[in-house]
Amino acid sequence: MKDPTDTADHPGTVTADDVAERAGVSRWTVSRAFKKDAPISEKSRRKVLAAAKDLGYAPDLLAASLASDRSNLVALVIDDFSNPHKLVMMERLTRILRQHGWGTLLVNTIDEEDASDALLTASQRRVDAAVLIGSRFNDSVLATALGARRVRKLILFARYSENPDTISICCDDQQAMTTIADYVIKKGYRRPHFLAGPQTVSAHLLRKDTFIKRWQDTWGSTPSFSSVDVYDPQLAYTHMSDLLGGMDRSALPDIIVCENDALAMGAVDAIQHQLNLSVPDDLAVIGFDDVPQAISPHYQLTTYRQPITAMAEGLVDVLKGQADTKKLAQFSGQLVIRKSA
Amino acid sequence: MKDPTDTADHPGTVTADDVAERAGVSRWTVSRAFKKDAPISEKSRRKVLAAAKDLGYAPDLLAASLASDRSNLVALVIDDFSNPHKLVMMERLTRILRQHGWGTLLVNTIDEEDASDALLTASQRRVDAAVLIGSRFNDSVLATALGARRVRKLILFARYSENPDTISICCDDQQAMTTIADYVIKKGYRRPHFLAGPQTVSAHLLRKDTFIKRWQDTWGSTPSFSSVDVYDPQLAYTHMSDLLGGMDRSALPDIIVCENDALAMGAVDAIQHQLNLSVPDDLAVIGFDDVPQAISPHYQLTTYRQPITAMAEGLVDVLKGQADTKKLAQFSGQLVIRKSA
DNA sequence: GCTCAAATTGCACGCGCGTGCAAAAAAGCT
DNA sequence: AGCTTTTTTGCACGCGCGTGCAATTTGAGC
Repeated sequence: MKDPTDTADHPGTVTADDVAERAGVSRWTVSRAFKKDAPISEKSRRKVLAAAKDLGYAPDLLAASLASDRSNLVALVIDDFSNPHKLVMMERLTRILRQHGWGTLLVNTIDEEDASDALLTASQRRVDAAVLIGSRFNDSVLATALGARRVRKLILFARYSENPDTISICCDDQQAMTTIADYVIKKGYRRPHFLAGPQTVSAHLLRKDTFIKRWQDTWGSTPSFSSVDVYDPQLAYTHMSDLLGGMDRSALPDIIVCENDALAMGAVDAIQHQLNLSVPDDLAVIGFDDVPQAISPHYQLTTYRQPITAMAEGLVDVLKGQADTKKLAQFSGQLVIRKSA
Repeated sequence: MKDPTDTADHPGTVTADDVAERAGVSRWTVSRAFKKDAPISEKSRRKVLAAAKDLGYAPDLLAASLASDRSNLVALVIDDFSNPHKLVMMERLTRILRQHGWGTLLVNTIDEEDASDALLTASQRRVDAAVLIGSRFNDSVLATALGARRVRKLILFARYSENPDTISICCDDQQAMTTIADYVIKKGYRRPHFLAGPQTVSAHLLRKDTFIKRWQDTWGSTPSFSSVDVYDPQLAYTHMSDLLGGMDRSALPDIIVCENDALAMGAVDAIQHQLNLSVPDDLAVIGFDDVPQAISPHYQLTTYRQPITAMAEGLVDVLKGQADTKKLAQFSGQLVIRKSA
């Protein structure tokens, strides 16, 4: 039936048929042996597994995906590799997804147009879901992706979206930022400056707006704020150097509240090395994310840690279709108090 | 032939057949229209493309992979997410691979056993190649992967391997480290300490050995060295704090030569914040990789930059099967001189 | 040992597309 | 127009496995 050399020393592609023949069962029994919770007797499963081991067989996931219409693949779409927090998220997501049987397709996106293109390519690979953890995915990108039914599930990780066809898995930013604001208030700071990131996506405004609102409600005054276009420590550094450097010393804020640690690190650098002031004595800084670098003695960043692991498990639930949709955008993290504020 | 509702408003899965019917050609002509350099007339290509656009059709890459035995997918296997340089590599690799039509499967690996398992899973997805950029992939992992013909091409990126069945794309570490050693010598340092990473993989010893050899050849003396088990700034910090803190001030080295920036950053932190010494006046530090953080005013790290982009393009050549094998392990980077040494 | 429900196994068909080759159409030439 | 060469198109077969259902075997109960 087959080329005899095929059986002997050419393991090129050993299929379920080969294993079936060797184990003396049908090909479908072989399939079952590799499928959890499949109706198969222990005896034949053992036979099949032994034969498979001999032959070095492993099911072809590509063929399986094609036949079953489930790829067990998730596209992870990112556009800002300058934010070190992304490394943490990738580590957590890939690890946990793999534990549950999903592979991760990492997609690096340059701009909006490119993002649509990337989403298309991902969908051509039949990913079960696309997880967006970048910063520049605006509503138009989401709409395009959804409009063309490009991708089965569109998930925003660590960010909120109002779009009803989209699933957000994130902290309750409002609660988180309120916690931060209350801490800043409690510690007696009086002249905060809010350093924000890109202002293009509505969700990004939430942290800033929440902080400002809380401040207004408490003191009646409105904090100053400014923003940079990328969550990049370097950019934040030059921005803050310019901004603070151009101020009269007496007019300086007493704390910089940052939308995340990437910005906070740049701010600390600017304060210490450009202004020659000390953190937190002259000027405090507070961040968000608790990146690994935040613990460095240079930064000692007070920040807010999101429960990434729990959120990643939430993602798995979503993929399994057994998520409690209401709670997905309500994770709560914790304030991590270090020396910077 | 088909459910009429299928044509109208249920674009669920539009296949090449649908497009063929609409364009009035055969399914195979549709395939050709989407394939570069395929023998097809401009006229019918336009017809097909128009029909495809109407229907929102895009070729199914899964089915294509199955049929063609080429997945256009590369597994990127990493085990040390604590090294920020990995973020740079991921950004560059994913971007350039995608530009050339390859997708990237990101695989996070915990330990050796897990690495073999991960490689197996990747091969089940028929990846065209597995690219290893982690730090703990030792020869046994490589042997396992190769022995079982698990993966078609095993590529070590930014690291050298003697294994002949493996493809290394990396700098000439010997040349690079010689450059560093000569710089250290030229600048007049006399008591270097070499800080190395995991000592389990032979390739990792090359930088250290090269430096030490060069030093011996020049001064006849042997530099001290020590190592940590993970390329983690945190770990390097505590290690260097202990090591240097336990020394008599007069016995301190005058420069710490680090196997990479992840370690160098930890060393700088320890020197400045644990010993209260200044870099480079009291104790200089030199790294390797030129991570983004190296430019931060806190570090101002003198380091060695690898040509990651060129190396990534080398990877593409390998995938296309048109690489100049000899040159793949001979890339050369450049010393980036900042203030730390 | 016999009956019947439960556990187990086998199978036809389809997933969507690529490859290699042969048939058809178009273009070039005298 | 009649012929050859080149370009373009169509098609049979296969890629490796999953699904749903029907056929078969097993084991419990008496």
